[in-house]
Amino acid sequence: MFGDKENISTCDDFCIHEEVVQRAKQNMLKEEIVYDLADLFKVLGDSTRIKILRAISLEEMCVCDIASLFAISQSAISHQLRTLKNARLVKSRRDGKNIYYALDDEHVDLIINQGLEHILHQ
Amino acid sequence: MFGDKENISTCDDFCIHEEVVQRAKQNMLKEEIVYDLADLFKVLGDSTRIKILRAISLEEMCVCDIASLFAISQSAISHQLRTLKNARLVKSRRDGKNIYYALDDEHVDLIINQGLEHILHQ
DNA sequence: TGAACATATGAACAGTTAATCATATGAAAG
DNA sequence: CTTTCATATGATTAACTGTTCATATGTTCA
Repeated sequence: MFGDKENISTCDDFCIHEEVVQRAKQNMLKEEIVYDLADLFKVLGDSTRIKILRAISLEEMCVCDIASLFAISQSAISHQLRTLKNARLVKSRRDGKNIYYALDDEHVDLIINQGLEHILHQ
Repeated sequence: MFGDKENISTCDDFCIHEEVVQRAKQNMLKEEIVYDLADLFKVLGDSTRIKILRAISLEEMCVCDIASLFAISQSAISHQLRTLKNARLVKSRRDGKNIYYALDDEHVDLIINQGLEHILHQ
């Protein structure tokens, strides 16, 4: 009877508030979206990357300037910039020997500021 | 010879755009704030936690309901709920044997939606 | 062309993290 | 009080992440 529906060993079907669960199910994001979203926040979840994003939020900066701003090696900055670029959070342009990085879109700043509000208002 | 000013081995002081760096420096967040912010996003940077937050964004849910909604064990959910609670993203209340979780404030939803916009508009 | 410089990249290693399993806690009902 | 059930917690382990070091790429200038 309970047969072929293998269950995840939790709360054996009894405590479930069916309606609540159904409504939540309606509201669920597609698995792929959830992963993309988590990946986005994962990228934001590193202090070095936050610093970089903040730094270039006013105006574009070359790698060397960014590295000199913090006590972080050029290599580390470069690795992080790649991560940020893969996440489409920053864009770059070359000018001679230098490569300048800037925020890729305004969302980035919005998200960070929203985060700041959460932090600052406890 | 190059003496006491040990340098972080980058871009030996020459390529620096002084003014740009200065302006960025003005705009810098306090170290502690940066860490808190990174921690916040770190917490958001996990698909299981995103799912949980989304699920309880409509109305509070008990642990058991949340676990039944996804194919995730009760233990895993419980661990994640603790992480979310430590980050002040959710709050809980007990009612008999059940414990109900809800979003701790509106920021949470705002941040997630902002993230969604970034994702969806490429 | 080659030297000097800005940036990128790969490998390696240490530190962190999320799931699982087993077990503990704490409320309720008999 | 003992059992049952919902939830929490600790230990363990596998996977992942960020930095460092060494080196490569690609641009400029002599």
